[in-house]
Amino acid sequence: MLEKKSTLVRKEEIIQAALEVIGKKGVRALTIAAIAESAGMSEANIYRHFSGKEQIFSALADFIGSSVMGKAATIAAGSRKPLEKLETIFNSHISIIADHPGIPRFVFSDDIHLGQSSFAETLALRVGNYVETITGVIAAGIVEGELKPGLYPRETALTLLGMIQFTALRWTISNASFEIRPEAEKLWQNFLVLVR
Amino acid sequence: MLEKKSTLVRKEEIIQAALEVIGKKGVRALTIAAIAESAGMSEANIYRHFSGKEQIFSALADFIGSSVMGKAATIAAGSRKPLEKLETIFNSHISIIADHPGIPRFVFSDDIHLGQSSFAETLALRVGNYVETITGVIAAGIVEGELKPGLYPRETALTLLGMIQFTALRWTISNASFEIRPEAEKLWQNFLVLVR
DNA sequence: ATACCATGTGAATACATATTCACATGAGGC
DNA sequence: GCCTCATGTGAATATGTATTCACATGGTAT
Repeated sequence: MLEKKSTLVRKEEIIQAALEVIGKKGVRALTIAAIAESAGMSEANIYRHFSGKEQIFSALADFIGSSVMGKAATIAAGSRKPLEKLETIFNSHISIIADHPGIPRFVFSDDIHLGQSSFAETLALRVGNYVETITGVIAAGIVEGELKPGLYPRETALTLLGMIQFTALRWTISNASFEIRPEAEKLWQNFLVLVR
Repeated sequence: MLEKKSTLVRKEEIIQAALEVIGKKGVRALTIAAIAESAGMSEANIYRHFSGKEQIFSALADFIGSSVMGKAATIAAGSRKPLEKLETIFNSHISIIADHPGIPRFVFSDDIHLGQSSFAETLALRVGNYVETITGVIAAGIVEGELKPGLYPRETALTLLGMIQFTALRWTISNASFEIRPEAEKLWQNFLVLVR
């Protein structure tokens, strides 16, 4: 039998195992059996710590929300120049995706958004806040003269996020067939040409 | 009992029904039962015309490949100016998404790409060709002076596609909570500011 | 030391889903 | 008209998945 640990520790282990399953096999493959195997515990034990799949999804959403989108907000609130902030957010986002491919899959999974999940709205709200955060940085960049005038801040933010998202998508559906960081770096260089 | 029709007709009906299911409920919900209900026929009848789910997926991929990506190639091969071609491809792509929300879901579904689907590679290849097609148009635009020099054609193409893809994603996961065409139009206007 | 209770588990349960089968039906060639 | 075969279907089958249950175990407060 497995060594006993507190439910707090087990919850963390289960969430990480779930993220790993999504990263390797997609949201569809996120079954209780798969989580149990990845976490190295019995299926029944999952239910000791979570009331069901819905609650695991909810915990995943919380983890992602605080780790990914919280980080961007922190960077945006700093004192560096807008373009430097954007680059830092961009690289941070790419790094997180490279480390946890399950994150973009989860956030944009239609299983989550089209199912009866109660937290889909919360997740959509967080994405909305993320867009606003970046919009603010871009607007500041225009005011300070780092970015060219005439740009629409919100649309430029959406373009940047689309660039990141599309890269993540191409990378994950190709089963990491290319190196994501050099690819992202090229896109960032081109983004600089676009916005200046 | 249902009126009898040729297997050719039924195949088409089944594919359309499947696309509708994906559009409304996501790839996860694409069960034989759901297709049967959407197509108004029995589950067993689906098997009269397709050997199984895998073959339905394959037929979906063919339909999407010839309708969506073929159209872009046709436009790209035309004689208009590059920027005009890009706008036409962009609008055509948005229109197709608006009419068939199931298409982007299917193409970028991890169910497809992470499952054991034999045609995932074919699909990835088609996406690659699509990127190349747009890259070519952008390169021509730079040469002809419509787009600013210094742009990297491939990265700019990826940025444009990311913009489209991200719009489709936001639109579908929000259950069509905003009008996609006006949103796309704003993004296109901003894209013009970016590339000129 | 002991009793309690949180933690851990194999087995049972209920339901969903893909696929097959035996049989029905009717359109078209003769 | 009638025979045949493609088309159509309800029921059965097999497998997958979420969840519950009865029981085991061991850490810890007393």
